[in-house]
Amino acid sequence: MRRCKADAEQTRLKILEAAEMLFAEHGIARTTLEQIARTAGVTRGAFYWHFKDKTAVLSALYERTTAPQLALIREASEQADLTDPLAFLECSGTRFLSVFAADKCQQRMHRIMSNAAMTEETAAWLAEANVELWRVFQRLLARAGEAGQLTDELTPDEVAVSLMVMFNGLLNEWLRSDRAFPLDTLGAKLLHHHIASLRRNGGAA
Amino acid sequence: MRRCKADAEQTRLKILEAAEMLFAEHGIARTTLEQIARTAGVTRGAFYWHFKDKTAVLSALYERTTAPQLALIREASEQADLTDPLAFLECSGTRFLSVFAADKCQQRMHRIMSNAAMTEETAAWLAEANVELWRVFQRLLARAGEAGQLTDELTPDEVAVSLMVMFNGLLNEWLRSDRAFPLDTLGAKLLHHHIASLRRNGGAA
DNA sequence: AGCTACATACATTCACGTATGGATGTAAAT
DNA sequence: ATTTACATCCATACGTGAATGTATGTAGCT
Repeated sequence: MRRCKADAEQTRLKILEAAEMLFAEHGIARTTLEQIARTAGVTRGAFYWHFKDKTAVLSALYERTTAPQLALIREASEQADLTDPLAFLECSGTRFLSVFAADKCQQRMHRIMSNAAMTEETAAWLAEANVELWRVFQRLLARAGEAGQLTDELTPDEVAVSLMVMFNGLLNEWLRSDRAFPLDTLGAKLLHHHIASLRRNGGAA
Repeated sequence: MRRCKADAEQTRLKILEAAEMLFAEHGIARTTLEQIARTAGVTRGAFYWHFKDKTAVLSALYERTTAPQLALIREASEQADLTDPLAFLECSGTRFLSVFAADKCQQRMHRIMSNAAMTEETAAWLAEANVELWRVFQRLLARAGEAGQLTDELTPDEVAVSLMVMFNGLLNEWLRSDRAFPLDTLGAKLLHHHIASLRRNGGAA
């Protein structure tokens, strides 16, 4: 039994990984610290050495996956080319879908966050993430509205709702249906079609 | 303290109501039988008289709300006018949205089912409900495809995915955003726009 | 030697399930 | 009508296990 610093960090990662899998599969509440430890190949002693309690693991998972991702979205939206916001949304949305489809880690975090029974902390995270997304969509679509790129039938805010629904809906339905359809290709196709229908003179060639 | 049969049935309903509210607000796992009983104005003794355990309440809630609703959907889809499936989908979808927006009970059940950490039973229910919806959508859109009503760009199955995403997405986003937009009016508007974009020569007047 | 990185052992809490008691309604018997 | 017998409906009390948190032991690194 060797215990250098590298080993310690590795068991920490093993615990995180185990928690992520178990949380995603059985939910947070139905996952025991004992299960996490055993899956990670250690005991609860190791767990309590690295983490204060169960919520601390959740927090660490959030910090290492969701939070930086959120920062990326924010950053990208600020550096976005605003001459054609709809094209930007389609492009980055499509890219996100294909990345998401290939990244088991993101998928598990999405399941965890979406099934997290509402404690104060997780609720705050969810709210933060979604409010952030709303802001981005609203900003970009307001810009598109000013540029006269949107259909007359819907206001920019309504288009924002429509895109939020389509985007989050794709992720949720894909996971819920146990990956019943190809998220990357079909997602891109539907996103393209939907965004086209939101443009002024949308469907007309 | 009177205890005729009517009183007993009323306490049963009070327990169901309390459980529904607590499940929707804090999740199933984080809700205690003690909380349910106290909220219903009784003790755990009364609870155990009417129900075997926590899953029995969940089952009763499902039977009284979700199950009959599912039967309605199935029945309606079989009696549907198949000359214009898209119009039927828009019409019944819009009606469902407005009913859902007004029915707190349905909203709570949707939250409960959507946040239910995957036990064997709830997972089976969710699968059943969604498979049922899939069947309905696929049947109707296959029919629409045969009638040549769908856009060339998407297959009937792909259109079915698109509509599932839009529909479930509307419900989820509305609840998640804490009713940030008018589900009935805006939902109808977006559903109409989206379905129009799925028709052959969709956006063109 | 002292600290790190765990394992092990122990204490505590909390929700669950059950057993029991008691109050009330209800039907039959007289 | 009154009493008796019994079932219903619910509260209270108790036992139990499981998960948590903490305290202690201990082998290896530095």
